[in-house]
Order: sequence, then C-alpha cells, then structure tokens
Amino acid sequence: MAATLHDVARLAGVSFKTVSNVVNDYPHVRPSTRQRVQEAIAQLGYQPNLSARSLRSGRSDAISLAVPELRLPYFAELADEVIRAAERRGLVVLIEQTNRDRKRELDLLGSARLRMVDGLLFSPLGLTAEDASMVEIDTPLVLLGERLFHPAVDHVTMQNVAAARAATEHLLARGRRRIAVVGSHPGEVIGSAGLRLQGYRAALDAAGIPFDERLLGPAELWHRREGAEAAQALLASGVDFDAVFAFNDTLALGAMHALIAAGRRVPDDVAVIGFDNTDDGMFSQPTLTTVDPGRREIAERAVETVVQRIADRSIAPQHVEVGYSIVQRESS
Amino acid sequence: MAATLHDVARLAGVSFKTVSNVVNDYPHVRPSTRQRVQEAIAQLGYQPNLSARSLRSGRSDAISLAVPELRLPYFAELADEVIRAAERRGLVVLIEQTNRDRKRELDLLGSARLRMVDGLLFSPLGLTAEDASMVEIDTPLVLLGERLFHPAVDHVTMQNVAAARAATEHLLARGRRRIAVVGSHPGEVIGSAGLRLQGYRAALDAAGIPFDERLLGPAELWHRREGAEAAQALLASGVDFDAVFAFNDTLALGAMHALIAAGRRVPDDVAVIGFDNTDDGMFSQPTLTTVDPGRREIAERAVETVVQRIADRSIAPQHVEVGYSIVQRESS
DNA sequence: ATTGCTCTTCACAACGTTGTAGAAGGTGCT
DNA sequence: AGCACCTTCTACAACGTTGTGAAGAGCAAT
Repeated sequence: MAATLHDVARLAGVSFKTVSNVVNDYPHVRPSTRQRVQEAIAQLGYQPNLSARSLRSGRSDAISLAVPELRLPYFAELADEVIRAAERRGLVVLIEQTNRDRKRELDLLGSARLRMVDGLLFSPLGLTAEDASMVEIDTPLVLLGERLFHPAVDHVTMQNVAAARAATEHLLARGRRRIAVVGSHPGEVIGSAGLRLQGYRAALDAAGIPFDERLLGPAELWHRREGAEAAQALLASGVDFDAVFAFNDTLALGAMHALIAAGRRVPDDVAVIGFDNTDDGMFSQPTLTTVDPGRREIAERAVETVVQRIADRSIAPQHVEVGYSIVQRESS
Repeated sequence: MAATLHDVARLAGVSFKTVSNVVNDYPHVRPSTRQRVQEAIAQLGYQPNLSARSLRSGRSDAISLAVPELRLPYFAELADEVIRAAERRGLVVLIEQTNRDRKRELDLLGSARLRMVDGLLFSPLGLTAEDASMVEIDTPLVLLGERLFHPAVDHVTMQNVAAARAATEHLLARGRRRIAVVGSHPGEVIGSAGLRLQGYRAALDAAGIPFDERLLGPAELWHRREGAEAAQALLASGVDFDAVFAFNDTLALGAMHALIAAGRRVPDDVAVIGFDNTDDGMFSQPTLTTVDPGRREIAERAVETVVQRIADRSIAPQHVEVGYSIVQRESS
C-alpha cells in the first residue's frame, strides 16, 4: 500500500539509495536529480517507514514519560510541558501510568517497551530505597522528583526541602503559629512527603516554634478526597490550628473544602497554602496560595537531560535542581 | 549490547528461528528444547527488538491519542482512561497535543509519525467542515467528539444535544428561568459549543421560555480564565440571570469564581451547572453540579473501536454514542 | 525394510531503511 | 596525456524479526 524508497526510485529512475540520500539531505545530489526525486516523493506521497528507520539506525525519536496518574493535575500539566519540550526537539512522547504501584514501576523498568523508545523520564512513587539499583538500565533514564537517590542516574528535581520551608515561613510571616500539615507520610524520609515535612520542621525550628505531632494530617494518596478527610480528622481531633500547609494543591483544595464546610473561614480562621501551582488553584474559592516548584523548568530540563544522555552515554550523571517561588493568593 | 535471537540461539544450541518460535509460543516445540531456550533467554535477559518486530509484522502495538491540551482536566482524565483501556489490550499510547490549532491538526493527519502507530484516536477542535475529507487516511482512525461528521470514519461521541438539554432542564426544574450560557461560540453549528447551545435552546423551547441572545457569554477557549471573564461580562452587561449553564466544568469554575467575587451567592442567587464531570468540581466551593457525558465509556469504546478497525479495515464505519447523566451537587 | 504420517527444527527470504565502499563521470593541475 | 581529485550515484550488506516451506527425526502401519 504505502510507497517505499524503491517505489520512488523506480518512478524517478534512480537507485533507491539516491532517494534515501535526498530524504536525508545528503549534500552530494545533483539539483536536477534532487528535484526529480522530490517530485516522485510528492506524487507517491512517500513517507519513510519509521520502524525500518528505527531498526536500522537504533533511534526512534520517541521517549517515554512514566507518571503515577495523569488525572492528577500536577502530572497532567507536567506531561503537557514535557510533550511541548520534546516536540521542540523532534521527539514524541509515549505516556505510561504506574498508579504509584511498586510492582508496575519495576515492570516498567524491565519492559521490552523501553527498547522501543530512546529514553525514559520516570517519576517514581512506589519504589523503595532497596529498589534503587533497579534503575541501572540500558535505556537512557532521567528520574523526576526526589524519591530515589542513585548517584549514577540523571535526576531533575524540585527543591522540596527549601520550598517547603519557604511555604511554612510564608505562613509564619503572616502571624500563624499553629500550622497543620496535610499529606504527611508517617515514617517516610526520602519521598516528597518526607522532604517537605523536613522543610516544614526546619522553618518551625528556625522560628523557635515547637513541633507538635498532633498537627500532622497523614494522607497516603494526594487526591482531593484525602485532603478533605485529613482536614476533617484534624478538626475532629480537637487540636488547635490557624493554618494548613498541604503537601500539594489537590490536597489543599480538598482540605479547604472541608474547612469551609465545617464553618472555618479561609484565610481568616485558617490560612491555607498548597504546593505545585497547578491551574486549579487559580480560580478556587478562595484562590489558593501555593508554591511554584518550577514544573515547567523541570519538564524542559528533563527533556534536555535525556537528549544529552541519548547523544552521549558516557557523560557524568547530572543532578539538576530547579528554582521555586511562592505564589500568594487569597487563601493566606 | 542487547541480546538478540541469535545470541540466545547460540547459547541454547538451536537455530534462531526456534528461539523465535519459543518467544511466540509456537506449539510444536519439544518441552525440553523450550525449557533450554527459556533458560538462555533468562540468562541473557533477552527482550525482543520491537522495531524489528514492527517492521516485519507491520504492527507496533501502539496507538496515538491526539487531544487539544492535556492540561485541561477533561482531556487529562480522558487520556488517563484511554491509557488504561489500551493497556488492557496490550497497547501503549503516544500522546500528541494539537492546541486546537487547525494547521497542527492537519499536519498530524499527514505525519509520518502515524505510520509508527497502529491507530489514532483523534479529538479535533480546529478542523472545519471543509477539512472533513482530510480524515480519510490510511491509518485506522477513530474520531472523538462531534466536531466533524464524516460518514466513512469511525466516531465515538457523547450526546451533546441531549445532555445539554438535560442540563438546561435540570435548571428549569429548579425554578430558574433566566439561564445564562458561558462558553458559546457564535456562529458555530457542528462543534461542541454549537451542539450544546442547540440542546439549551431545545429545552427553553419545550418550556415555552423565549431565547434571549443577551444571555450568551461567548468564550473561545474553555479555560477557567475565560469562564471568569465571560461571567464578568454578563454581570457588567446588566442582563438579569438566575442560573448559568457553562459548557464545561473549567469554565463553570471560572464563572463561579467571578460570580462569588461579585457578591452573588451560588446557588441562592445564581445556580451553576457545568459539563464534563471532571474531578475538580467534586470539591470546589460550592461543589459543582455537572453533566457526566460518559467520558470513561468514550475512552473504552474508542479503544475498542480502533482495535476492531486495526483488525479488519473492511468493516462498516461505526458511530457510537455513549450515555450521559446529571450529577447534582451544591451549585444548583 | 519400506512407506507415510506427525512432530520438531531449520534455512532462507523478506520487511524498508541507512552505512560503507566503491564505481562512473567530470574537472583541474602538472 | 596522465594523474589526482572532486561530485554524483550505485551495489551490497547489514539491523532483528517473522512467515514459508522444506528437511530431519521418530513412530506406526504395511
């Protein structure tokens, strides 16, 4: 059905390799020949077979992006920006969802699918420290987020600790002293929750405010529902608080909903700050103060890094940290 | 670097074709041979080269999903569900963003990338009626949404007219008589905006309420910001209204924000209904009444349809319409 | 022992492309 | 004229897989 180099060659009266040379902009082709070939290409609607090209060249010009769940706004917006950044470099993006499941994440790393793409951007959530060695794979890999530390693998991360500290300091600066947390993961150290908690405690310490464990609202998943439930649990516990630091915006919106439903005014009674600067905090009621963790830059740098790694596997592993900022809105 | 059939064959002491037969579960392989080959496969960590397989077999087991913007919750959730549905059938999903740009959509249809995937799920927004013939492409294609009608191409759509009518009737049933629209596209007929407006007018007609053009709040893009701006414009125009039917949830949330900021109570002064049933309306303040247009079923049926089309190109074009329902929450 | 059958394995030829090496033709220099 | 050197084009051999057809092995029936 579809035309091949041979079909074009036959029509143009040249060898199929000459057609290949035209397609690949090989310089030593006589202008008249080039034109004849191009006309034949146009006439037949020839398009290169990318499987064959990929087999022969070892390049597919496709990368994978593996995220926990695309329906979480943070990952949807990350994927959006990764796709844009990849497109600027002529790459297409294949998206895998791991549902923050350790087994699925491990399967992914060993999957034959990986051989179809030139590289992988991987945002692991379920993997534990003991799985760290599993990320030593043949396919160029860039890890996103800070869940895993493996010195030999490229990372592009946000500054979780510093940004969380800044978020907490923002609330402190506005006079809040009893700052509850929504989204903590008890016992976790290296994950986003662990690091953000670390930043929170650092800010409290610096301000001379004692850490009160009763202010922690654990939430395994970072969805709206879990944010609402954590806030309800804090209210029900009777602990006194005048602010909430939610570990992402989705949790924050859920928490805010629960607070308002319980009759608390935001920000008058309880100030709320989120984390991620996703679009849905821009028009919430009230609008959500949040931390912009540099998602756009993460996407850009991640694609840039994987492209470099694809081009040269021998360069030293890169660990990129992007900037963050506080976005103040009505909720604080 | 990576092991091939030949490497495995050498280690197992068989021909490379026998290894291929083992990999593909060809039945006539002696159990002892099969085991020896499987051990060699495990030892070398052999994984088939998918480019080679794709070149030889003509199948890549990958499909493309083309959407306007992944950061819009509707499309993020659609993509999430398409990926899940595809995975159940052993397919991976490559995502393209068209930014509702006609030229990009046309480019996509002619792209060589398409030859790398077995099929395409395409949600066009920018194409016009005169581009309809462009969707006659070699790659199996399923159109999502109702923007284009081309009898020869598979479609999976929501019931825009009926669902919009039901949304309007929901507001009418709650005693609202001055129902504003947010998100209309002046002059459009076959797009989502045109069809939803048609449903709105049908409901008004049936209720004997005259259509008032001043109640239309146009919004080209269906983002939160445009929803807020459209609502502000309606308020500024001085036209009286006691309800808003926003053509998607994102617009609705933006509009609700603007209404509340202007001192209107939702739903007491103005009832609001959205469209799409995306996650962000579940915990908004107030929570958002909306239309569930059957997104999950659209994803499932779309993947099912493209799989059928890939298997047999000669079957009659399918036009699938999925069910809808009203999801009532606090905003109405 | 030979024939005919089934089970098992294999050699070979694609799929459509790019890289290598070299041939054919032309041009400029000595 | 002879040589070297460009430019232009081509033939051939991969890349790693699957489909086809046929060969070899084993066994029952003749």
